[in-house]
Amino acid sequence: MQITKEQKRKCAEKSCEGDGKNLPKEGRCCIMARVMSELPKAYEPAAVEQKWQTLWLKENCFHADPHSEKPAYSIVIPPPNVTGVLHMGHVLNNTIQDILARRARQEGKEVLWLPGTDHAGIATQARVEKELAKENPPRTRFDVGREDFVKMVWEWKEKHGGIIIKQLKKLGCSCDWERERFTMDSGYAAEVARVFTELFKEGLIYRGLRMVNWDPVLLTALSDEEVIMTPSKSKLYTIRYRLEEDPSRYLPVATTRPETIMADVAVAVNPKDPRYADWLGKKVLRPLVETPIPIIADEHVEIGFGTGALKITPAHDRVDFEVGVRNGLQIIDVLTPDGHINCPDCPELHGLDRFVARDRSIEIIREKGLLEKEEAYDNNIGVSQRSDVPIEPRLSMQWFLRYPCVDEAMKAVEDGEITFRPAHWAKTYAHWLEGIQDWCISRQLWWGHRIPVWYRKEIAAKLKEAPKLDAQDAAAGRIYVGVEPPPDPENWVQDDDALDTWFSSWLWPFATMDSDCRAKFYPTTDLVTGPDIIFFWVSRMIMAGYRFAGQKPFSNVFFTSIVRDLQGRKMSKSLGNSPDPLDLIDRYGADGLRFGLMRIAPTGSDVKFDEKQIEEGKNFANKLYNAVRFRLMQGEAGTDPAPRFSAVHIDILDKLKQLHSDVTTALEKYEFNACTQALYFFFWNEYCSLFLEAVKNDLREGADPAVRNATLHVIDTVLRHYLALLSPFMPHITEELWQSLGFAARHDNKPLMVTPLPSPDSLLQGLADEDVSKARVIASSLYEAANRARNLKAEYNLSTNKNVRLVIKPALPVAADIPARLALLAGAKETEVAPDYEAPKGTPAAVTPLGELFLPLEGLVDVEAEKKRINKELEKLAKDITAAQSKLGNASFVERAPAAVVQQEKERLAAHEEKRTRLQAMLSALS
RNA sequence: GCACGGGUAGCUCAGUGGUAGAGCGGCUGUUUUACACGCAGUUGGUCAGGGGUUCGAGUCCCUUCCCGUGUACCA
Repeated sequence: MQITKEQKRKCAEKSCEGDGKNLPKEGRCCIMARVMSELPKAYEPAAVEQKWQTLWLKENCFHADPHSEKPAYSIVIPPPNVTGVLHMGHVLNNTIQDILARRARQEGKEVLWLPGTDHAGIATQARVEKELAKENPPRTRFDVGREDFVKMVWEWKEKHGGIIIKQLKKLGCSCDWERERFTMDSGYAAEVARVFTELFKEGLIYRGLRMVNWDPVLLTALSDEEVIMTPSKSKLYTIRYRLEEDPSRYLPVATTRPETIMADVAVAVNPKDPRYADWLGKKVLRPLVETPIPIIADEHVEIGFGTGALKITPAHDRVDFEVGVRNGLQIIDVLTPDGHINCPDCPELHGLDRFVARDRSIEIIREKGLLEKEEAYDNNIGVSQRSDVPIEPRLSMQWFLRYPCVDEAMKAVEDGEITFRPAHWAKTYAHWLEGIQDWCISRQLWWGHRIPVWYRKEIAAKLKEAPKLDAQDAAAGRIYVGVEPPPDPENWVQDDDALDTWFSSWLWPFATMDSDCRAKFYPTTDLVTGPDIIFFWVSRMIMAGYRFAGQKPFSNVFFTSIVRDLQGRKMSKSLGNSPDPLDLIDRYGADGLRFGLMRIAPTGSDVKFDEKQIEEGKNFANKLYNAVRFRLMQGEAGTDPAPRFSAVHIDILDKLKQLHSDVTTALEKYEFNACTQALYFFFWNEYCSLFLEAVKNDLREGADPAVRNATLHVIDTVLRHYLALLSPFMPHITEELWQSLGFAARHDNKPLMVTPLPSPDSLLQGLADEDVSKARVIASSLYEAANRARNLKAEYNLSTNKNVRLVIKPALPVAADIPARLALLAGAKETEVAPDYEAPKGTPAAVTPLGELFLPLEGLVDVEAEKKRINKELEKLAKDITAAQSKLGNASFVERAPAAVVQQEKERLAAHEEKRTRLQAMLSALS
């Protein structure tokens, strides 16, 4: 065909009307050709995602207005460590928050999603110390000094911190970035100090000498929550403690820590243990630094365990410390803060690392002939979550908090004032609160909120050693506690310690908000976080919310699953099993990553991460893109003549309406995987595979314009509605397609993300329920018949042959358009509707809801093959019939089962029998 | 030890007492004008084991085993 200059010009100007009159090449209209050449065949997410992230910000789409009249919806982000980089857990967690926030906006709410980072005391300080150690010569923070070191950390934070914020933006997170907070912002710091001061005045915060978890690497105390009990292959040594008065007799004592023997101050036995009754009150010689120590009685000792005799080392064991207090024993500390032996009386061990000393001490004891036995022993040891080394129980001067509002916190979850999902976490939460212990809040760190307590200069040293300091000491003017430094700072010395990072994080839901913001958005709506920080963070925020903001901090807590690798292991740097989300975004797109992850994230348990699933997310994006590309090739729908709708049109709108309701219900239950499954299934199967394939011919050249208009109208309706539903899950691609389809223009060119969700009720407006259900039946019959036709073709190796003819003997009234659609779907030339059709002997046939379906094979008939095929089907049918019959023949089933179930079974049987009759007729026609 | 999850197709997971499902993978065919990141067909099940309740159990109850998580710990 010759292309005229005029046609070329129109094409170039994009003023082609897409009416099929301009045919520049190969029979394509110019619009089709243009779309095909301009839009790549495969979706390319990178540029699109970048573009929309920029545009959303430019349009201020994420901004929350505290003065808005819309109902409020708010989430505060679980602040990632300022040193952090995005990992799969963050992706899961923040994708969920983003879905919730975006959907809330579509529902007409004023949405605040408040972002920020946590100063993460230990992690950040360690990060900068690592830099110092790399210097030549290496330095420590002590070389730098406190003030300069803290300055260095701030510099590091400004320069390198908050990478994760950029990464969250790449994921598409719709946080109000103007409100980004940091847990050491000045206002936030003031809030931390205020809270400390109040709790101190109330008597809930006190300073005392107590056994704490000591980290010998980080040289700081830790809270109980930061200690992980870890199974360990240890050794249990049985050591002979000789009797002072008669060194030939000895008491066997079992221990796993022989290196602390020098700190033993007694050996305890159970008072009811007959074996040792006459030993009580006598003394034994410590095997190392041989000094006599008493044999005492204490209920704590279990008669049946070990030898029944327990060495008491109050300085290095929590329980021993208590035994020591009960029995008025002295405390001998033989360990330095960094875990080395400090015992000049035992020169062989003095200065050795604790684990080296353990082996050495056993050698010495063995040489002395005092080692009775050594056996393998599995026990649990406390390991620092931070430095990954065994912690030391250590007597230390620290600040403690007796938690406020424990009862309120307990009651809130019990009564459903705050809901937990999955609900079973409420039990874990309650259990922790019931056994709640005072919180060690001081850390021997420099990076963090410094404890807002000052000691009078002249007595500072003495006060720091005081066994306990509380509100009374402040009242007496011995110490000063306050948000601002004391008015005469030259007379005071500030406490050296910093606060546990969680002591600032627990204020996050309200300390991040100014008063306007609080008035509108507090309490927040949802909290999305991992169950691993239920004690560290969630519980404490609830208590802080009630105590300091007068209300709960959030209404719903959604605990995400933990992302694991395919072997079920936690993702970790050391295992190298943790994929880099940024790399995944590069390869699959942020939308692909989000959608893929949501599809596999179950509500209750862990997610096993499989990259294959992310690839599916990407494939889905591509499918969506191409379905839109197909639409773009068709040009505008005409307005005249009036559209003529078919059953398949009504059916897809009905399914879309159902999808809308399914997605809504699933979202209300926070079932994100159910949402994405429904969205995926509808689009790929119902819309693309069935509907689009059934209507393709409506759009071809020469098609009835009334039908073409109907089809284009329905396609547009479905795409518009569907993109809106999908948008929270795949925000970038939906936005892009929304715009390229021209839908934005109908909404004042507003981005899809701020366009209200369309109502599902408009979809089937003007249609009676009866018409809709009729359409549903016709459409599903058509699709099933098409399946059967394809099956028949496949069985006769005709899958690829499009020249076959179908014949249908209708079982229900068949609308005029249906036969052609059947042919199109089944890959046939045509479908003949013939109520009185008499098939040539051996014609392949199937019983379908539409009617009896035949695949006439001119000259290719194989009667035996067809007999075999029908017999096979009859066999299967017979099984079903037998099953149904035996069920219905069972008197107690008919009597006791609900009527509806019995009725259903009867109908099933009738349908099977009907089908059998038809198949048998077909079979007998063959012989 | 105690508590809580989980065990369904080769893999990842749905499953509401009423005919066991999806996607992926495998296999066969297919480069047709939206999409090979596609299409069509097809193959996969002792629903961890045992017992019970029920007309009927993957689903409810009891029990055992396995995996995971939390928590308490005795040297």
